[in-house]
Amino acid sequence: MSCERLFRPDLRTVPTIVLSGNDGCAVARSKEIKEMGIPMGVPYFKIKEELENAGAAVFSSNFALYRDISSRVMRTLREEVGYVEQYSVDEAFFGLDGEPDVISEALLRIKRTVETQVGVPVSVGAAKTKTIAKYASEVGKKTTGTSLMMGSHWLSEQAHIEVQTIWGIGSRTSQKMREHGIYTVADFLACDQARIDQLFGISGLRLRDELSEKSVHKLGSRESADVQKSIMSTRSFAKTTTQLPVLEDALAYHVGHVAEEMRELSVKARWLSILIGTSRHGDWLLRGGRAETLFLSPTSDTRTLMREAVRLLHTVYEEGVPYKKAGVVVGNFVDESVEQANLFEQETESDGQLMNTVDVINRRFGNETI
DNA sequence: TCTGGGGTCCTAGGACCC
DNA sequence: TCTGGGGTCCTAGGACCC
Repeated sequence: MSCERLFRPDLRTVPTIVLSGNDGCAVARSKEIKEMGIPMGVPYFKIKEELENAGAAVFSSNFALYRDISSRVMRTLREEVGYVEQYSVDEAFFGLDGEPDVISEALLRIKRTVETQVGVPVSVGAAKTKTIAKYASEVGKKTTGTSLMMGSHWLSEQAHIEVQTIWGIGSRTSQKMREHGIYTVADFLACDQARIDQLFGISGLRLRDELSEKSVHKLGSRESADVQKSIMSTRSFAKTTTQLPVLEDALAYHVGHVAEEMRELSVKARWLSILIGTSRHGDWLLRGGRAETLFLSPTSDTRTLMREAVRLLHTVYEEGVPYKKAGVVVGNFVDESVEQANLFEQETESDGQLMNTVDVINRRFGNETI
């Protein structure tokens, strides 16, 4: 939303909204849109008229643009603070040292620098753990743009923070918490360890530490956990389908997509999973299917992956079920350069060359040319 | 009529092995 | 009729995140 406004300064005071793929639902909203009471994720058709009446600016999502702005923000941050751990397209963690007043000043400086150099508004929060820092940054967003949340200040906040606003507590967990009389962070931290363990397991215990200013999610732990673990390609159909050939076509598209991405990253997958899903709304909710397989020999070969994807599809497909989406996930990567020990399924040199040629042609003439 | 796409992590149960 | 216990791997599914 801020990215769109960057190139359309005239929209600065106009309600502005960005829609998901297929223009399905709302994924980013300006302050004005939020004030209209339009929630995140609401289907577009439900708010279309209201948006028109309000004279809102409506955008389809433009991921290339967001990635570009994102990398500019990250670069600026790195220049300011050194090591930066990117968390998502619009969030990052980094470390700051010093006394509280020094940190407060740094937050302000970082915010101003990013806004001057890149042109999008940002909020910055600081705390002793990532979970509290996330909360601080939310507070910043609603106030001056920066927030430092530590010690007695953090303690005094706890009774006013509803659990579902905390990073890592979603709808299921917050519902369970409410059922047990836990409404606020203070309520949660008042529970003894055994009770948290029993109710919420290891995730609950970690959350308890994080909220008690004991850092569990260390800075840099994501980076050291090597590269990306999986690559996914999924899409919803405009209309549901019960037809196996339609699903096979969709999988072919997704397999081609993930295979190309793997070759770009110079990795091969040991693991392939396919999924076919029904609408999340309606009677078929639980009738989707998912299946996976491990390869004896890692591969990024579209044909090998496709053969396996089709086989898996046939194991989960059910006649008469209206499928709404299909997708492919690959993972368990090994570096392309690592030679395979499997004597029976070894890919030949020419297979690799063929796949490279496919990628080159597709890049030149558009995806799905081959 | 119309409800996104791309990720991570945890857990439970069955298969299999010793 | 009796027929262990513990570990690991694999698969499926759930919950959460942006």
